[in-house]
Amino acid sequence: MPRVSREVTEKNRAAIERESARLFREQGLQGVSVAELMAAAGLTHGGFYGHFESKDALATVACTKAFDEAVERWKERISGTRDPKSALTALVDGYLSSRNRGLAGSGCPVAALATDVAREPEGKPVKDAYLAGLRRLIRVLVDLQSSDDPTRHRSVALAQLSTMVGALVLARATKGHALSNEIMAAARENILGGIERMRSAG
Amino acid sequence: MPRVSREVTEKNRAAIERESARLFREQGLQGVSVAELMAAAGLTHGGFYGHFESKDALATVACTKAFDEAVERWKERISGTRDPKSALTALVDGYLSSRNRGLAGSGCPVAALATDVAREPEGKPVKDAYLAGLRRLIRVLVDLQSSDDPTRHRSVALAQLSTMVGALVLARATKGHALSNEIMAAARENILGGIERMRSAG
DNA sequence: ATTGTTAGATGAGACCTATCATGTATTTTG
DNA sequence: CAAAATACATGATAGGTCTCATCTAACAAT
Repeated sequence: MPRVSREVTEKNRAAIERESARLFREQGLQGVSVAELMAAAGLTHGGFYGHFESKDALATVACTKAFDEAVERWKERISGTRDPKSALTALVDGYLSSRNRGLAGSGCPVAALATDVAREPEGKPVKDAYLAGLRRLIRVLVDLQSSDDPTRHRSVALAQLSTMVGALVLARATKGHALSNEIMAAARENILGGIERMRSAG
Repeated sequence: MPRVSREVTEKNRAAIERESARLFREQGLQGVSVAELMAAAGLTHGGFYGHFESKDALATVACTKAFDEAVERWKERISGTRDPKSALTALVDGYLSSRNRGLAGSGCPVAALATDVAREPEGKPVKDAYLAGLRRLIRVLVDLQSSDDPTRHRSVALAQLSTMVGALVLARATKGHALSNEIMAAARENILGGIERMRSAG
């Protein structure tokens, strides 16, 4: 029935995007309905198509938004440290934490959406949004490398990211069992072990 | 209309399980309907509940079956090699290949089902099936370790598996772009690099 | 052979799905 | 202050979902 002020309309649209970015990560792109997304934003399903052309279009926006937040969070974590090595440690510790394992809806979209994106048919715009976001996070991680051989920085960063994503995904699938913590600790040790050994030696 | 011989009934049930193990990995647990599964087995949807109690029950069976195949495949790959190091190389090369990236339906269930399983509510039997299968594959990988320090074998194996799973999942999400191959190559180098450097040195 | 059993096809139930058309009350514009 | 514009709710559509009841024809056992 209502018509709503420009200000409220903007708030509503922001709420749809925010709840979508959360619910899509939690439940998957197919796992949430338009009606559920709108209800989470405090609205009914009817107004949806005034804001977005389709569910796919919203998924694309929500994916981009999730990556925006992730890049922001990574940079914040890094900015609180002195050198690249402690920055990497802070990043990995935050990533492979039981807190992050439990909060898929506000956590890394790389891990939360990878399988969903992989299953999307070719040409869907959400795949492009995912790829673009992934590239941004990779850049952040590459810039954090501090080994002797700069030609390997990118390769090392890609492997580190693979380990982090794999460990988080497996830890979530096995949540509630000792194995879950074991996987996160093993991945952490694998990524940071070299650094820590260097530190204790130096 | 038909009734069918005991032999054909068994064939039908096997076909349902086989196609389910494939389609669930390809499209996700929620991404395939009972009717589609039955159609893939050459049947109509009606007979389903004569074979299985529910879609969930089938998912559990299909998950176990997928892990059976994976364990079998890993052991086969290993058995064709001389020492643990070349076995690990064979395993990783098979895992992080463009062939395996393209064939989620017949590939590793750890990677294909991890996110689906993580999203399942607590207590669903498919989660137990996944956990049990994962443990079997971990055991295979632990038994392949050959470092000086046996107390670290399990931790190293868990990190290696995390890297493999993460790289495969990311490679699938970015399939068709150069980044996809780059990720697989970087993960391979990360896991096997040490071994190969030891080999060229020795 | 006759008969009981049953695999699976048909179809229906109740519900959920994405999308769109309409109505309406309020906000914005003139 | 009147008129136009529109954000949202309501409701409809056409389709999908899982599950179950029923039917039937062929198999299995007598």
